[in-house]
Amino acid sequence: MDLTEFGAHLEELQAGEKSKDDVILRALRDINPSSKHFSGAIALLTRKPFDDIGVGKKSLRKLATTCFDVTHDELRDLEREYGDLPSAIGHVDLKTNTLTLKRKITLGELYDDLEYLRRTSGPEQKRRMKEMLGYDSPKWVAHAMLGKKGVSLGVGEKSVVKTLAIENGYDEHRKLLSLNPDVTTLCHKLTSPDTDPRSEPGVGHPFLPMLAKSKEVPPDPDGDWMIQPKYDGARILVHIKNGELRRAFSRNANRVDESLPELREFVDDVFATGDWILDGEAIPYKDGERQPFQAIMTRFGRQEAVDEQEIDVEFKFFDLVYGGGVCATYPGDLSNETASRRIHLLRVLFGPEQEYVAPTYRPDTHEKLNEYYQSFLDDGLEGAVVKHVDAPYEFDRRSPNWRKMIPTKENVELRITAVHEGENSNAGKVGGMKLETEDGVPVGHVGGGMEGHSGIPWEERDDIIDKIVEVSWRELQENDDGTYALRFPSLEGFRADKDEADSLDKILSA
DNA sequence: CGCGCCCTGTGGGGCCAAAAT
DNA sequence: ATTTTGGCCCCACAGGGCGCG
Repeated sequence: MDLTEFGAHLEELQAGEKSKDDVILRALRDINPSSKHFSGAIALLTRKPFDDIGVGKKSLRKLATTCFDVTHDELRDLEREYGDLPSAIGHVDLKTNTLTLKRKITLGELYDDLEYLRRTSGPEQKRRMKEMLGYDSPKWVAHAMLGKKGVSLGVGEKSVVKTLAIENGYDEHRKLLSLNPDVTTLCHKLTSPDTDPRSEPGVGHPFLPMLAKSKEVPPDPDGDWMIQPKYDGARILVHIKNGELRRAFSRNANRVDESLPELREFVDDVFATGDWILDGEAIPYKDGERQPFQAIMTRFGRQEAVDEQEIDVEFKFFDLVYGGGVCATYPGDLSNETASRRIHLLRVLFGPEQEYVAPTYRPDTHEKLNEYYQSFLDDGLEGAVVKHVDAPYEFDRRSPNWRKMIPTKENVELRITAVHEGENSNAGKVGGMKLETEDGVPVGHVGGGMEGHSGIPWEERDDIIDKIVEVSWRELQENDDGTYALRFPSLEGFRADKDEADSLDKILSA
């Protein structure tokens, strides 16, 4: 199976006329599941495995102008016309290379090339990318290099896994993906008769954690709901083997133990034995004071070992996914136990060290629930998470059994001072707007929201400059250099009736 | 048959590292 | 030396497709 041939299947998905399940199954039918070709096919379909290799649209655009007879602006025009960068590149290629016979590559070769791009960077990466754009066909080469920023197929890792799982007689496909977050390996296992994917959590094996639903009405507490604080930090899943830290993972199953050296000290202090998987939050502190969310980000993605910390990190754990290796009370996988049982076991496990456990209450009236929630807000916390006492641990699911309680967002009126163009399906439309208060203080940008997608044509961009928009937001961030930005902004609508924005003071006092 | 859920794909801020300028 | 770029963490929101009551 070469890339040109496989590209025909991808074209069908992009056109979106036929059943996606059928296309996926037909595309993979003749590929040996244990081969590298299969890995390449999965990468092209899901766009996940190579989403992080360091190739983005801006650098690919620039490279394309050196490989093909096209200027940057012409390329942007073609993107508007054909909907995305790979399609634009494919079109340029057809126009300019009608005579030369291009080398066809197999999906396995493409996979090796992508692995090479991951290992390299800078000029060497660029050199190989240039070579790859010479293959047949460059559209799908570009798609593979861009990962999630490639062609919008309307198919992602979940659809592909679901299709393959059903076809091969597995149910609970979402749980399978959560427990096997490496989508390539999972697809190999789903389609090979002699191997089964992981179906239970295990120490050392990453998984995608349970998530809380937002914008859900707080439940009527009848004794069946628990409330815990919501901390403004980073999610961590801590895996402990024989009482020692094995690994820790982020919400998206990336390794984070190197970024949080105090995790090892914490585990050494608290645990003597047993196998555990803890679910919790890493929270930034400094001199005993809670720090804004950005402080925790100084820890991630660091190359040098984090030894001299500018900030402290504290841990609060709110669930126990796995407990084993000590006694019959902890049988191993706890995900099918009730939430109240898991939290009970978590408390027992920590014994006298309860400061590491998120405080958990079980109010029986709405008034008491709100009292706890209000007390969390008074303590400067982000809000609360309300959990059903009988809920199992639902992997990778925004479950109504976990509900966020967060203060309603504030609204503010701001002036548009600049706009920028949207990407992909939003090409040729306004994608985002720069905002300012009446006193001329920039407060960041807004892009998401109802008006953002109904689409202001790019040609009409000048008409909305200086107009007033209403924007909802949760928090105003003040940076070290004195600049401000709204956190979680979204557009509520245009205020044609207004010609004045709100002042910075009004936002600060909200 | 309509509603709600799931999934994908838009958009935001700030932090990091490395490349580009 | 500074700016740009892409990836990571935290998100909000919209629309299509599909399943279920």
